[in-house]
Amino acid sequence: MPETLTSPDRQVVTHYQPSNYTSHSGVGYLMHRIVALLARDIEHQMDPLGLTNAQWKPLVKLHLGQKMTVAELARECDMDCGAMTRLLDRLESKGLCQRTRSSEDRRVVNLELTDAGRVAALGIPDVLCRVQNHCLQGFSTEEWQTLKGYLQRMLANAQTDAPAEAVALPLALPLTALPADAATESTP
Amino acid sequence: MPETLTSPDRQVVTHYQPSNYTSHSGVGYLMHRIVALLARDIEHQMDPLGLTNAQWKPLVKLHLGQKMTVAELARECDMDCGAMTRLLDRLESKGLCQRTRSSEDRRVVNLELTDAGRVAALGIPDVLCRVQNHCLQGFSTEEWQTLKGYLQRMLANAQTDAPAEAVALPLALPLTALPADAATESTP
DNA sequence: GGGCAATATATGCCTAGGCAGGTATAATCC
DNA sequence: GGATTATACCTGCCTAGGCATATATTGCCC
Repeated sequence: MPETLTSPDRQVVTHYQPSNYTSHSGVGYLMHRIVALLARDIEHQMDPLGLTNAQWKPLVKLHLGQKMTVAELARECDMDCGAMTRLLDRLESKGLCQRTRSSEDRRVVNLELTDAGRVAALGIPDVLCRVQNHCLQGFSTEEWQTLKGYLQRMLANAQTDAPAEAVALPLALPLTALPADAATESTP
Repeated sequence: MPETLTSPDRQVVTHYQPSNYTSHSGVGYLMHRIVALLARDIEHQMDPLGLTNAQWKPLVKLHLGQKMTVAELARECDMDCGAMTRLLDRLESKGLCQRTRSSEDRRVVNLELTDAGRVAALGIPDVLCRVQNHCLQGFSTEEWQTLKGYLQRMLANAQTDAPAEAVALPLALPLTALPADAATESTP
């Protein structure tokens, strides 16, 4: 079943095929579950710091990078600008960061950690290391390095645009059986 | 830097240490980014099917497992029951599934796909395979198997409870510098 | 068979992120 | 230098999930 095949028209390694695909076995499924469990674990361990899983990342960035604007922070966290605004609302209301309107360019808002924010930020790496080490229990240094190599290659692949030669509709089914809404009506 | 150390009190492999930890290098960071990119990719490719990234999973489960209750489906999707109720609201309003109150036990709701739901479900494996194959571009069958082995071990680790011997507060900092809210006040 | 616990589903409140549009300010073009 | 364009931030609207709680129904004990 797990065979390295070559599709007729392109030289593409196809580890997965729709015909015999079971979602349980996929690499994506495994990674998604691991990430979800890690996130849950981190969330719980961050509790004593008063942080949620979404809040520690900008806090770390602010702690390292000193002054920063909302857009910069959003970009570094790979996140929407509007979402970042609201996230900062929550951080500010917790007294962890501070917004000050820039005097040079009155559009931008300069972000800075408060003392409490700095204290919380200092506790973050500890949690992240503990959780990741726990997840890598039993891994030798060599295996760990191999894994990181694999992940970096996958990340590079994922960052390039997908083929998008999408068939998108099941060819095994007669197209006449298609109800109109499934194909055309996306959002009424 | 990436050394296999043994902590003084427990035999634990520590690949990451708070002192020299940079979030960028961690396995968790890499996996999180990959999963996020895969999810984005899947979301886009599901568009022609009229599905979001959160909706294809229950659809597949329903398609395989035939009749099912809300609680069963929520458990299979590792999701909250309330969230599943609302997700089903959206699926039902799209005409993809159908709820029928059971006659035997009037508490339970039997779920079933509509014809449109079945059609959409048939298109899902294709997308999932395409996205995962793209992400695994350049991987030999052997590497792919090794990767899956690693991921399964990580998943097993993540499923066991974390140490929770949490220090939780940065020892490098004098505890007297702690503002009260950072340590105690979690949610007023 | 009447009270009580257990179960199944639904609802409210919270955090959270994507997307579109809105507003204020700065930079640029003519 | 006034109009246009670009930028930075914010706000609404949507999907989404976790948690606590409400409501209806069933099963059980006495």
